[in-house]
Amino acid sequence: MKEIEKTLESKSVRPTAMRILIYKYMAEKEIAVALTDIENAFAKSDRTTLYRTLKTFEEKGVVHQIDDGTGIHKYALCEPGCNCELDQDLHLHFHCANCDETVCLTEHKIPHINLPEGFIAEDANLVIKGICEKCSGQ
Amino acid sequence: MKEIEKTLESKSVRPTAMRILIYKYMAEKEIAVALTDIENAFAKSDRTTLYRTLKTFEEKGVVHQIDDGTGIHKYALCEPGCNCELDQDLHLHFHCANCDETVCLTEHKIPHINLPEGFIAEDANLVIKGICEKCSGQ
DNA sequence: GTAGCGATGCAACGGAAGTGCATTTATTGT
DNA sequence: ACAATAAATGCACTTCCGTTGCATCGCTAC
Repeated sequence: MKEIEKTLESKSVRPTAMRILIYKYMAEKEIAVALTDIENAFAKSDRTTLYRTLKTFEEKGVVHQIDDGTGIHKYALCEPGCNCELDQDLHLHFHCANCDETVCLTEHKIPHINLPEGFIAEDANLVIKGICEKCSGQ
Repeated sequence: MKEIEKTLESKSVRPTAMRILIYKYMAEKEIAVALTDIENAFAKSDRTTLYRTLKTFEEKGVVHQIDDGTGIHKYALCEPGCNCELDQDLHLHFHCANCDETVCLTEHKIPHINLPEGFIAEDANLVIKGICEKCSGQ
């Protein structure tokens, strides 16, 4: 618990009770979470607080936003060496068509793509859809 | 114009006036279009009709849906050899952060990715974000 | 012509992101 | 310790977009 406080403080995020809980929740779930997920997990939570917390987390580099193609904003904790804000951690994501869960495949980086003349790449997003290891093992 | 009718009929889509107009509109714009774009282009149009038209087009393989990370469903006409419904045409898309337009880079295919044990890939989506050739040339 | 089916149009719903403002909680300076 | 200040929280509301139900229109076939 103190660990989380330290982590948040090291990223200039004031460790309030709510923020620690959210961080803890995201650390326990190993998948990308949506605002609604957190809302359902904490009965007493307010959507706005969660929304702004995630926004703050994202700005301070605590989490990174994931677009898994569902159109719903999801978030995952940044790994210790995650440089997502520098576009240097272009790992890919896997979205399971069965359980609807999304996981970061942090070891898998997005390969470099040669674009046509005139196009300047700044960011990239690669999502693989299919069946995750939990669902395929059933 | 007759061309479009033929194309639609060949894909088992009844070529109504509205559908021909929508097809024409999409053919002229060379970028992915959202439902709202079409709605704004045709003053007399009804959202529902457009929505269902696009849905029909997609089912019949006239267009394919594009997720460019904005969370807005966009569509682009399928190229003559487009096998998007078979997951064999995994071309990538470029989304311009400046003009917000999305283009298909049909010549660029998504490279094969080796997934961890247990993960089964069925589909993939790769979006490069940056500045498009129109905006970078300014 | 008329029966039937597909296309269209209107209205409304629902989920999710986002914003304005008041209130509470924490921090800082004296 | 207390006031002043700033940050965090909570409530209400808006907007945007996708989606659906139902009634109506129009084409097509018999």
